[in-house]
Amino acid sequence: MDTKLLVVDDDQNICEILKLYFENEGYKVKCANDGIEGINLFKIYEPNLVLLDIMMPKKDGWQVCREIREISSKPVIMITAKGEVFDKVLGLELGADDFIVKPFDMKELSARVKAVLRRYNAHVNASDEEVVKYENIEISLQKYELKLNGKAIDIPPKELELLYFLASNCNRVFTRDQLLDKVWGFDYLGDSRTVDVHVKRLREKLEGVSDKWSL
Amino acid sequence: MDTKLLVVDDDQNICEILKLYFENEGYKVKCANDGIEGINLFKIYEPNLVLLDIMMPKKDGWQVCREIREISSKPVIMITAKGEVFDKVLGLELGADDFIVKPFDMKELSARVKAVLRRYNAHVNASDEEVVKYENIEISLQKYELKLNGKAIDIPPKELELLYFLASNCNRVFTRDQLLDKVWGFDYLGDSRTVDVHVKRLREKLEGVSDKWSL
DNA sequence: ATGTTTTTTATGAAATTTTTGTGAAATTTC
DNA sequence: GAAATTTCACAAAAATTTCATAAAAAACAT
Repeated sequence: MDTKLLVVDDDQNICEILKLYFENEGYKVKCANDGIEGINLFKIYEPNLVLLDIMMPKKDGWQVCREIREISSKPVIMITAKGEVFDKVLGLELGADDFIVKPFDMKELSARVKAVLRRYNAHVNASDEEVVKYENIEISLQKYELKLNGKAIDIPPKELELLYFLASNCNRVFTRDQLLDKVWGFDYLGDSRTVDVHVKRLREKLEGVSDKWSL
Repeated sequence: MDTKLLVVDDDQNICEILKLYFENEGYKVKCANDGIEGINLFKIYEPNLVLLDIMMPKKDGWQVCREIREISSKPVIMITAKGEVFDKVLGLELGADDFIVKPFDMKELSARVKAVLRRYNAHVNASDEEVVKYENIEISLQKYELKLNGKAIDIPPKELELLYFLASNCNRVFTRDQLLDKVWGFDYLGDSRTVDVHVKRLREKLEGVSDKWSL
């Protein structure tokens, strides 16, 4: 799963370095060179995390952070130059998730990025207490387990997610593309035949258990 | 002995919830709605522990913590909203004893309160043991000891903590990231493969004892 | 209706990617 | 310095995706 970073910094050099480094770590990276560009890019690029320099022309990092927070809760890491005054409390209020002081160690920044993403993701997933039952099928997303007639069945994650989705919408029909959107994610690039294969496997597993099918 | 808690949070709602919950757990609870009120109440109410929100009008949590520390060493647990950054180092310098991120799980907060109090009165209260049992495994967080079939086994701290967490949530699955959050702390910077290694060691130790595993 | 073409689905198997398990080294902690 | 923790590298396993082709269904033209 490609994680997208957005770097907002007026220093071309830093942008370049960060881009290279993080791309090498397997992220996708886009850069903006001032606050306004940053916000625009945020909207269309929809990054998973923003690295935001504070001191910038046109619109400073605080302002950018504030505006991002109005439209999203995606994690933001603020970058501040050593010696610059920066107000942690202000940062808190604006909803930044972490800070790092320039000049920074790339390793450390990288670790922070990972940590913030982890925190964010762990939290996003924390809430689904959902168990869906459909006839004699029972799917628990928190145990990642499937029960047929009360008996737990081994099932790979994707299949479970797909089944979960289908069972939660058991009176609807979806096209392959809709399923890719909903189960694989809107930015998934791949063949829609993939769905077929998963459905096939599910059918094998649910043999004789249920018979309502979509597609 | 009645343990007195002081809740300092500008959110009336949270105050109310905490008050009800902890009163139900047998604590006495008083609430303050801003920093200044909090400090005043601290002086006259003399609580055994303070639950302190960071983001507050008039005087923020950091400031309140600092002022409390000038006059007392009573335990303080800081509360921070999700998405807020907060600097553990700063917190520690100010003498906070623990942190929890909002929205928090009451069970977890409760456990933290207990843990902090226990730490604080290392000598008193032998009553509320934090022992989790799962099948023939028994884990005491107090004694930092693991018993298999009644027999004490040597185990490093982190492993114990991990096992403790898993055993306390034995019917759930967690991602590595979630475990890092819960067991290592939300601000841990490090690789998620760390979890693997600990799990591996636990498995070695629990060989043939239990078989429910996560991840 | 009937046979023919086109499109859509089903499916086995291979290819690829992701996740997991593990020993051992490196680092940190006490 | 010893124990605990973390990182690293690579093998193994599992899951996922792609691909090729067969089967089925739908559309179409006589």
